[in-house]
Amino acid sequence: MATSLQVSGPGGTKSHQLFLLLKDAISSGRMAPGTKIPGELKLADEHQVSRVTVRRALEALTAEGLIMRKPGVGTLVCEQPIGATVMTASVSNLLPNISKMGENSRVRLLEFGYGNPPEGVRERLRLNGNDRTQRSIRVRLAEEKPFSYLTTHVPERIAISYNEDELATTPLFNLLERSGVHLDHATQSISATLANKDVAEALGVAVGSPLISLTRVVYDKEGKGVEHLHALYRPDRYRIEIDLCRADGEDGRYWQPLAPDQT
Amino acid sequence: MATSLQVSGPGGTKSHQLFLLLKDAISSGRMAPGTKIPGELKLADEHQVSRVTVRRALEALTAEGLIMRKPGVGTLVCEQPIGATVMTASVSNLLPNISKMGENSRVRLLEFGYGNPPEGVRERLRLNGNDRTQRSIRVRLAEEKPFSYLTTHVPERIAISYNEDELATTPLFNLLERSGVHLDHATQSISATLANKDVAEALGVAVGSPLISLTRVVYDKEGKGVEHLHALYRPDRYRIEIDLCRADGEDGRYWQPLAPDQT
DNA sequence: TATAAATGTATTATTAATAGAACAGGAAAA
DNA sequence: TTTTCCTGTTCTATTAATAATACATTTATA
Repeated sequence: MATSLQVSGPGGTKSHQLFLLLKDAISSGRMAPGTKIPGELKLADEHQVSRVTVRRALEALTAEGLIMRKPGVGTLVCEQPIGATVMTASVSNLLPNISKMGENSRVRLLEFGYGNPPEGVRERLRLNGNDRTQRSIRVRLAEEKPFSYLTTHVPERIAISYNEDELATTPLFNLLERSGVHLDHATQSISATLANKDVAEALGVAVGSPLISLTRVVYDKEGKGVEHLHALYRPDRYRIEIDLCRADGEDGRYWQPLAPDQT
Repeated sequence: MATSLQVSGPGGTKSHQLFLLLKDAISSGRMAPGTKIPGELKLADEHQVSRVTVRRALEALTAEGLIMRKPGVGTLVCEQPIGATVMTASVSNLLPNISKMGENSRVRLLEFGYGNPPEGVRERLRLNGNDRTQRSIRVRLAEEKPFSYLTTHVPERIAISYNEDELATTPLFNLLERSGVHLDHATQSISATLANKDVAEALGVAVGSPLISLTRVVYDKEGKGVEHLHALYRPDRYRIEIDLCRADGEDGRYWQPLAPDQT
């Protein structure tokens, strides 16, 4: 295939486009670890760019540890030692597999304070115009590597039952239930976004990197909002897994999410 | 905040990065329609770039109809008639809400052919080394606007039961069940990635835009792989929703995903 | 050992992106 | 009105990206 890369206005450079193209081919498994990828001249010809441009893309891939190059031999797709410890979260477990994370899990509390929440948060928590919330920003680490950036809003009346230190050491759910709140139901919405500078620094990725975005709102029995979470995850260190089972229902067959095995 | 954009090697140009950041802020709702965004000089200062660079990003946003500019007034975020129809998929519905999409849903078949699948796909489908698969690439549109880019692999023995035209008109699940396959269980994995050139063109987004990535493998009763799906979704037109209910189990309380209301 | 294929390195020229500055003109507010 | 803020326009200078080419070096292989 002789696809040709374009560059028009702020469309990203050719080398960047080629870099993305190759990176995607690797991380999607289309180019398996161990595979020898085409030579620089062949890539240059295939994509209608100069060899310099190909080299830039390959250098970026090398810097990320995705490929290995040897003069006289070629370029090989690396085995990925990084993705070895990918955290997975069953949908049902609102908490990621803490058990798997074990002792290596840690939390950094970046921000902690009270104030008026942004409008979107206030609406979803079903608060009145004046109700204040506690806002906290936390970064979770596994094996000292950050993988999630969590922004939570909790109504002030609930949040006063715990302090800054407790939030830095104890899962928020435990704190909420301890305070007497009866967690009842929740909605989650999953999307994708780009890392801005703050998040990029906290998670150790480049600005503009892709991140999994998850927004969760938890309600109590009365339908009052209890927690609003906006989570950003590094896709190379975190993944959301869902197992489904085909089941028979009243109106025909449908897909039933598997309940978590509470081990 | 004084975030600064970097450009190192093939990291995309600064104007492109700023364009993506602002676009994401708009389409995610962090900058609501009607909002006046900071002036060019302020943006230039905040992101540590020159005004020319800011203008490039804003010109690109204008071209996409995301912002409106008036001399003497400023730059406003447009009301988005496009994003009005965000498609949501309950986790339980493997098919997105076709009902909501109604008559306006359409499929474009971009590729169709048989061959040896990449290793990752072969493993997940539990195929032997020689087993061939049918590979198809489809783009789903709602109201003539593309929102998903689907790459599917189906083992040859199953795929021969339908042809190219049927795939372009009938949901794959229907074709599979028609062929006598008993769909039994599935695993899904959700992540995030960046748009490469092919996908960007098909979905009408810029190269480097964030996309929701979903990989699903469906198995039959015998545990044989039946379908391997790699789906990419535009986050501004598609979202994955999960509703959970706190339930009592043997080992304590846990979160139970809600079964779909099969309406 | 000679050859082919691959990466590494270097040079030059051209084009695009960026920075920094200046100035013109529209629109709102003191 | 005057001031202020914003976009629109134009200019120059600098830096980065790209193309095209040449040559050296490493490695496997015929």
